[in-house]
Amino acid sequence: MTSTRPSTGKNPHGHAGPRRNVSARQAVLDAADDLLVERGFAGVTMEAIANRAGVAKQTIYRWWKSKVEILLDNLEEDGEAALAWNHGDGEPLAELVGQLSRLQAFLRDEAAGAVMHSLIGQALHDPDTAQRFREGFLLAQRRRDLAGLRNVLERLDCAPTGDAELAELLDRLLGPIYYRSVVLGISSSPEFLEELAHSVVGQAREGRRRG
Amino acid sequence: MTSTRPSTGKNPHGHAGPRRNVSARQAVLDAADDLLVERGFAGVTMEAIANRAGVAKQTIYRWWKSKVEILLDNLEEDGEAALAWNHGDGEPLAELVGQLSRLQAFLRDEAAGAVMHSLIGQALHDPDTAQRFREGFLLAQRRRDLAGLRNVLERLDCAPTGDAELAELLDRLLGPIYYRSVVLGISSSPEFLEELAHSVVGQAREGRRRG
Amino acid sequence: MTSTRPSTGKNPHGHAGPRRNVSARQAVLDAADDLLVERGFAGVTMEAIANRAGVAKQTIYRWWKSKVEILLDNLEEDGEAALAWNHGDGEPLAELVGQLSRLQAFLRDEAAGAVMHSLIGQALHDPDTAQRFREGFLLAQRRRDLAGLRNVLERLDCAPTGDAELAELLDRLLGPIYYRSVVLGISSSPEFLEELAHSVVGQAREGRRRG
Amino acid sequence: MTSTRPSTGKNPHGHAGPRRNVSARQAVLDAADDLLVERGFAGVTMEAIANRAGVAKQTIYRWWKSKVEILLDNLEEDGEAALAWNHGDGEPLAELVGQLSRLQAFLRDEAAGAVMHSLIGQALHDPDTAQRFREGFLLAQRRRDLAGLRNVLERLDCAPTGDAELAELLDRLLGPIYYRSVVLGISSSPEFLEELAHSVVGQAREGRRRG
DNA sequence: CTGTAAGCGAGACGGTACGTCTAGTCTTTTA
DNA sequence: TAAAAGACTAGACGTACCGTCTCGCTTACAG
Repeated sequence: MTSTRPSTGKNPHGHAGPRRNVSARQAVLDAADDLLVERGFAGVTMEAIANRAGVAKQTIYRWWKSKVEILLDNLEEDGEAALAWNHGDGEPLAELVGQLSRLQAFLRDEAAGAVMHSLIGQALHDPDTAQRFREGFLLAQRRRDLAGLRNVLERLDCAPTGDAELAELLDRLLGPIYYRSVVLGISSSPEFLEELAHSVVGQAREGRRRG
Repeated sequence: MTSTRPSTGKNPHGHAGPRRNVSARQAVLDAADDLLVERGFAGVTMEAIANRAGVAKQTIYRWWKSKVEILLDNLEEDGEAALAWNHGDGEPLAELVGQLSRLQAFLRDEAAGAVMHSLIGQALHDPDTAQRFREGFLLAQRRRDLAGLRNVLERLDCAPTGDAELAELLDRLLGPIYYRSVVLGISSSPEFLEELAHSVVGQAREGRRRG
Repeated sequence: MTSTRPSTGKNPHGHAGPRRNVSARQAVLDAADDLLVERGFAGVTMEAIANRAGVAKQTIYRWWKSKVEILLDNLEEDGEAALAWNHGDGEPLAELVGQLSRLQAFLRDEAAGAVMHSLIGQALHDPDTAQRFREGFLLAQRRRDLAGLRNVLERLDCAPTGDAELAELLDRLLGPIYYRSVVLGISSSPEFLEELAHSVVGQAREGRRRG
Repeated sequence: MTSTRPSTGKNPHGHAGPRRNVSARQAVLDAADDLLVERGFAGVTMEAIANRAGVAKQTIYRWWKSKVEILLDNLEEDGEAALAWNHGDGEPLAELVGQLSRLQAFLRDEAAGAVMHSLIGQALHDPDTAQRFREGFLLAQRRRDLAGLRNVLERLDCAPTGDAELAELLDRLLGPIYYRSVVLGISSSPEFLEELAHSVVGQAREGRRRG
């Protein structure tokens, strides 16, 4: 959501100077996204981004360390909104299924899903990317997911007391969806998602009874 | 398990010439593995493999299309054995937990796990790799896993009739483990694995009662 | 001797505004000189000059078209004084030798000589520089040299009538010195300079006899 | 005359491998020459040479350290032949004038002269170039020139005994020609060359009488 | 004594070339 | 004819300067 360099504040010197060109920034983000969809991750080169965005390479390197950072910026802008929990006053279980569907749709989405898959892929290749990806997006999303899930379970009177138990429940919900999408490359059907939600909520209820 | 070209049989031409140098093949496989562990995926270049294996680049290209194929060869040699189901005459549920632990250990293993992660990562970048990875290893392993899980559930009298239901149970078992390892980059504790197995087997029992 | 733009007078526009910052001008000239001595011609970049002079690039481009112009400004300030003929009432031939020694010393000088060599070098690379260098310094110096040589030869009663002959004599004096310094990269010994002067003056006498 | 790497002999290893591609070498030399004539020294970039020669940059860098080395290769191939002394059985003095004319023509030549001027220019900018230029061409040519001049003077019975005196005579011959061409950017007329030769030979005779 | 226009430090920008790296192909020689 | 050696074309890498531009501050004359 925020840019790579903290430069979008006051100019630190008493003096002046040009500010960051926002349209160039957006052009870079869009170019990277488009290239990813059109040519795949290997086609997302700094050269190609610069070319398509009509921007000098140096301008890209001034604001981003690598193409991964560019994709991360894209993910941060798209991901948070797309994966926000939508607490209404309806059926909590339906809400949970809805959230799982939203994740599934996000992962299948042409642009955002491609970025997500690419970043996971690159994180598997390179520890630095892994750290940036997790710190820059994944952990924040996980925190939001944990809060959302707790909210749902509390309304169903079966929220676990500990955070660890909640996290395990979350991973049992998200794990199969991610696994199918990321490793197997297949989608999860609505029925699967529904069964999954039911099963894990049932497990939470049982844990509640036992705990 | 076997190399890319069927050249380790009779020379297909009636004519002469030396046959494939098996020690060169092993040197290439080992070099790729070592480089992956020492320098990460980016350090696994054809150039570096050739150099370290003391082999000409052309020799590599003669037998493998890309470094992905080399890693796949490695995975096929290591993976099948490491992930084989080990049906004894003990407690089926303990056997299931054992299998999940074996997967967890495999994913954390320095060499084989690194290869696995790299291939999943590359599959996320490149559809061709994805296809090769799935056809060359993943689907076969999935077939073995389905058979193994069915065996366990049958001994517990709760195997579903359909293959689809069995696959869903499998993904609920493997999904969280892969998700934690591949996406979150964390391990699953033995307790988590045990709860997971119990929960999914319980789910299978319930499905049996309902179905 | 003076800067590129005639701005150090009245403001050409009827209107107001600050005048040229003389200390910035000197800082630029000095920075260019220092960089040339310390890092060679390749180290004399607009960026480096601006940096070292504590001046914005735009300020440099406002007053000079290129780094060559900056070096020319330096040369004009140093060169005319260093290469001025020094007509006393002593022996004319000694005076001539003295002038040749002055040239030799100038070419070997760390700062001024380096500028001179650099400009000759750049003139050999780029016709525009060649023109600016010749018009901005070389031809004026040549005029002064021709006058000085004529003065000396007249006092020796052997000045040629035509300008062309005088120029040829001048080139026979300066040519070997420049050649050794610029092309061969070596100095001319005092003895060589003395013989050179004697020989060319002798030649002038003979020309006089013949002509 | 010879290439940058000593690779055009036997392969140093007992083993095999491809040899240097001679046509690529010639294409590079020609491209550099053409670019120099068409676009000047600044237009001679590695990129442009590679492009015009239809050769990969890496191939250029494999065999030459810089564009200066390429130009030197060109100069060595062209220069020695063009500046060879041509001892016949005619008038020695005419032979000397002929040699000076050959130098003058060489310096004015579109291709070879441009290379020569560029290399002198670059030598003035960069000490490494200066050393390479002098060691790679200039000193060898100087040796040939000293031998040629001695031959001529001996046939005129006025060769100096010492090498230093001979070198001074040579510099008095070549100096004015180079000075006019390199510094002033003008040519020397045949009359000037003739007078120059006469004058220096006269000087040699006088030195003979004195010494 | 105040507005206004230029000079200035700062530095972002679109470019071009740099010299390096790896990919994948091709060629030569040895075994 | 496989294999080692390695030259070849191709193209991305990240860096350094180029010359242009915009920004906001400062300064000094003009009204």
